[in-house]
Amino acid sequence: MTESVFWSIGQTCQSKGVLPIIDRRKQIIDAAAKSFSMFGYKATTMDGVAKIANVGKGTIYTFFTNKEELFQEIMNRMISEMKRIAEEAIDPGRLFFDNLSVVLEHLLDFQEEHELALKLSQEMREIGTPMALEGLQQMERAVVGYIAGQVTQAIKKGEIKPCEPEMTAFIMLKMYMALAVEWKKTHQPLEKRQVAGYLRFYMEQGLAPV
Amino acid sequence: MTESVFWSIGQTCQSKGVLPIIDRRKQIIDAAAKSFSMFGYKATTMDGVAKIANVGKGTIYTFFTNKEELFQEIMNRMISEMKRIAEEAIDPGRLFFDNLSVVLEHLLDFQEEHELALKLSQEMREIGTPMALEGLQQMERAVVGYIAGQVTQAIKKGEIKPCEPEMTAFIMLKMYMALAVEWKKTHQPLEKRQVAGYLRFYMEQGLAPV
Amino acid sequence: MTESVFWSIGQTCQSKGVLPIIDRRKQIIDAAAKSFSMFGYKATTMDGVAKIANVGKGTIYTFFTNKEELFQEIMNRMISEMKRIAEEAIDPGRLFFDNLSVVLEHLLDFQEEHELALKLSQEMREIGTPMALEGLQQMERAVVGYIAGQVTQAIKKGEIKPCEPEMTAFIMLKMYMALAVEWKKTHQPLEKRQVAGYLRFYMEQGLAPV
Amino acid sequence: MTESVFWSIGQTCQSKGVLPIIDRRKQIIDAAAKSFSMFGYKATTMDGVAKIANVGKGTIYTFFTNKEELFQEIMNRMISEMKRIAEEAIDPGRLFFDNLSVVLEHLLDFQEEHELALKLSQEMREIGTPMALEGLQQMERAVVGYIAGQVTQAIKKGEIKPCEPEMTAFIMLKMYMALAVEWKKTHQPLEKRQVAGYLRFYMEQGLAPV
DNA sequence: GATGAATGAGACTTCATTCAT
DNA sequence: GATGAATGAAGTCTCATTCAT
Repeated sequence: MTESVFWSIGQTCQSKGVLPIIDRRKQIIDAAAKSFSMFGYKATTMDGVAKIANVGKGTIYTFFTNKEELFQEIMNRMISEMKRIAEEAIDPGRLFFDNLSVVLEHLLDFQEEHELALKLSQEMREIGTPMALEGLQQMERAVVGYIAGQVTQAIKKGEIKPCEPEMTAFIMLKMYMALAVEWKKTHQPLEKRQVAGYLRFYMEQGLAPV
Repeated sequence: MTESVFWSIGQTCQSKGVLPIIDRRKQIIDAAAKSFSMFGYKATTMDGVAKIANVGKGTIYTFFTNKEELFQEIMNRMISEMKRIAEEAIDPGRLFFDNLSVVLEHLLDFQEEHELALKLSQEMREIGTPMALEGLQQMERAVVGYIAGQVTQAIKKGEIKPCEPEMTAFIMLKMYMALAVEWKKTHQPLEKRQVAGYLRFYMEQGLAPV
Repeated sequence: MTESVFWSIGQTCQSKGVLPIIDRRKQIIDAAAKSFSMFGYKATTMDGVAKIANVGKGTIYTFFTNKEELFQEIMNRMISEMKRIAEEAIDPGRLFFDNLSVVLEHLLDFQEEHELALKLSQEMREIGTPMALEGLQQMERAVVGYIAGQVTQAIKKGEIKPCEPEMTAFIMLKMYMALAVEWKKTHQPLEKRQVAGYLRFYMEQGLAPV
Repeated sequence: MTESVFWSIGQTCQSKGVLPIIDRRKQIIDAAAKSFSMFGYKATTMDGVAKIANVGKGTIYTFFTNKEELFQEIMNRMISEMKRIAEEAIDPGRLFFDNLSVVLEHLLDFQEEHELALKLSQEMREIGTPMALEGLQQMERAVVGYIAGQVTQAIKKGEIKPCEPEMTAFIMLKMYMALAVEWKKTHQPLEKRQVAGYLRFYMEQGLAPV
């Protein structure tokens, strides 16, 4: 006990990070993200989240009004983070497909969380209110819109052939999801490099023989 | 009890003539397909299915042990039909991408039912048992496997450049879903021709400038 | 099975009345009336009602949408019955106070149920929606309005001295409640005759010395 | 323990000067009285009381073991105050009905608090334990007993005709409640004078025509 | 002593499944 | 065999009470 005082001076900050001051809000958000990701919206129970978060059931309700609000929080976090990652990874000096590869590599570092976002965005039926539905779709829109902007610039620079930017961005996102998330449901997971490689293979050159 | 048999003969026939004693099993399957398609697995209630099918709730349980088995039946039917449609549409004399377009056009004629299949295949989280999950995935495997076979042949004939048939088939299916089903969640739906056209645009030629 | 047919002809109706065909709706209404009466609205639980009624919890919801609707049913029944009793008991040929006594005697035969109504009418705070509140007050209004009509006629006939009929009716109802229901909470219950007698004593002659 | 007395003298005064160290107990009691009065027993939450009292929720539990005990305190205070008011208002030299009017006028000055008492005394069902029930009834007993004493003396003096004092007092209290509290639930509220006037009208002379 | 974040028992309600008719 | 009334497990949310700070 006493000796801990000696080195604790420098460690105070760190020790806070270690454990003693448990951040229940974070615990809950992490647990909810995990549960929503694994079981979806309906099949996720507040009891379950509480158990995973290792908190009392009522504790969740001190931070979030109800299940839907908790869900919204998870979604919003995801959108923000995805935007941030994408923005940080883009380098205007690089070629389009190179930028795309870099962004994807970065995104894949957070693959698990994204998997949640992607899965959830497909479960819109489960959430009753149009507002919630709207909230979910906005995530996809945000990402697609961002990629579409990059596509437009790439067309202008002549890096890719003329095409509808919005749909091209949509197709890219879906293909990315397919390779990074859905493929491994039934096959061996792909390395980050492989995902980027395949995406480029299919989208850049096409299947027509040379 | 006994006397009722005497006059019931005439009534039975008559009632059969009037109300062809519609095949209750089919009624239930159709109703379930519609409900699962519209609301998803969890949000579909046995009460609702019974009401749509115009049968008693208990009747469902004379044909299917439980909700999950009913769901499985729907999935199996869908796989079979998709295979049949694909086989009927293929003409070995045609070019690969032409065959692909034809198959897709046919599949799109049943778009609504497929939408169900596609949606449901993404709702696997909702179903607890690994068995059910397995059952769902087998549908995708069946379709992907079929397309992969076509891809292999197309490579041999030199119609498309060498590539991994399995993954190429997987990518094709996902892109098809994206264009035919998911796109319209947030945008104007595409005509059958448009879906085929875009699929070819992105997969055949790629985005690299000429 | 077969022999039952012989005697069942005459007994069918009766046997239904005896027991075998348990009327669950009535069971539930009776149980709810008892529970609401004893514990009030909030403190009455659906679990409790189910237990008293000896039915499953879910059964209640096959007859009533929710707790509030169940409550409304009880209230409506009470209003109807009170009106019916009052109307049956009035004889235009009798003197006012004699009619009052008769009506009260009849009402007292259903004392227990009325106790419920009276108690509940005082628990309006517990029920959230203004509609429910309105529904409760309408019961008192109905009874007071009815008595007020009788009072007006009695004044015209010169049987009682001029007074405001509405308030007089209100006072009479409250005094009746006080004697028949509330008195016994803290004292020996009164006989029907006694209630009628005291009501007449206080309301007819007053306390001024002769 | 002892030393705290020494310095506490100076501190107490000082701290009282700064933030009069408002008497937290009183704050809580006032808040609880208000909430119980407005919402009833069940619908009053400890959170709500704490908020109204402007203290921490836990602070309530340093003064009262639980919700029921807090409730009891409110009731006891009310009984005492009602007794005090009644005793102060009685003048042995006045006639009975005049005394009654004066007492009522005084009581009506505290109408709001009394309303609480009266309402609560009717919500006994809400409180589970027989002890609490007992505690509530004692309030009514106290008031009725007090009036009964006055009635007895009035009979002796020949101011009112012979009658059972206990029941007469009971009827008077109920009629007072009816006029002062319950009438305004469904009608225009009465002035203090009117309440006294009507009470005298009905109880003194009765409805028999002259 | 004061505080309020944390807790979990318990309330209402839904719905898959059973079983008597 | 067909039916749907009946059931109770399970889900969401509230709130009295505790306890570490």
